[in-house]
Amino acid sequence: MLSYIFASKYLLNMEARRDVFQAIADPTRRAIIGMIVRQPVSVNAIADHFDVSRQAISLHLKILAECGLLHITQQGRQRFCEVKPEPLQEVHEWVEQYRKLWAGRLNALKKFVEQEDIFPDQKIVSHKRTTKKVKS
Amino acid sequence: MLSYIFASKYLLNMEARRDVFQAIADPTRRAIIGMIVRQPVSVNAIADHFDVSRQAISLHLKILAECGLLHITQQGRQRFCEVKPEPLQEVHEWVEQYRKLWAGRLNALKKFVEQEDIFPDQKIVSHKRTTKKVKS
DNA sequence: TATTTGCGCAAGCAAATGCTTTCGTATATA
DNA sequence: TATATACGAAAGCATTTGCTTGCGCAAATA
Repeated sequence: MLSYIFASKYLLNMEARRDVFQAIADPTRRAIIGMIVRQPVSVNAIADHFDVSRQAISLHLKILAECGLLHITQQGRQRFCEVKPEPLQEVHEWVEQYRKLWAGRLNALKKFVEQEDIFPDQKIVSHKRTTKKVKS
Repeated sequence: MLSYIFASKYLLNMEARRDVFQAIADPTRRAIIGMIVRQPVSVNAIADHFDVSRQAISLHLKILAECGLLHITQQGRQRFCEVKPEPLQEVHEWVEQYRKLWAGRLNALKKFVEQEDIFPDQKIVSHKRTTKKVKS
């Protein structure tokens, strides 16, 4: 049922012509999302918060819109941008795969630290022979 | 306590010279992580799974290692790559900010759909009046 | 010891990215 | 109606990205 809604939403008003991972890779775009998450904000208002030109921001907005993270509503001569966080679901799911992995490791570490008060060697156990710690 | 451990781990063996968001932006790199998550895999073994050259994969591995997502252990003439998912914590936290947002919206939508059996208009209601708020 | 294997490094290149400046156009305001 | 404002489109440019090929070197193997 939920997946049905998701699929429909994707087909409905999200074009997802662009990878959401790639969209959020840029720190400026992440900052934009953080900035407008509370309420829709006009393009100029967004651009005022950044050092780059309005056109540069406009392009970032276009990219965000293209992957469905942003919805733009025209109102007179202004365009208001609103966050649509649903595409982040994909990122969430991908990260979540590895979450238990690092959570488990952290717990083990935590226990160790609390017991021994030093940091354990993070050695790989499956091939403990020549652990020649690669360095650049 | 936990944050202390995290900070220490970062300082300990993660150089984080590269943005993790940027590292996982590339689909090949995400595939690499998915591939080696179970056990350490040698560089050639990884490269065999992809269409691109070994050198291209090698570069991807370097990028992943540079942001701490990968740990490389030399063993004779082989290098085994192991996933270190901890840097994904940052991604998780960033996405999680918006999770309730979309979860709430989804629930509302779900309710609406089950009730009315059509899709609601996703119009913005909060700025029907030139909301020129954010100052420069 | 001679050869093969695993792999990094460097150069070269095409495409993508991120930015700027200039322009055009539609909407608001005087 | 004349001007100012909000904004996208397009062009130009530097940098980054992702890939390839060619090379060298150390470890394994014959």
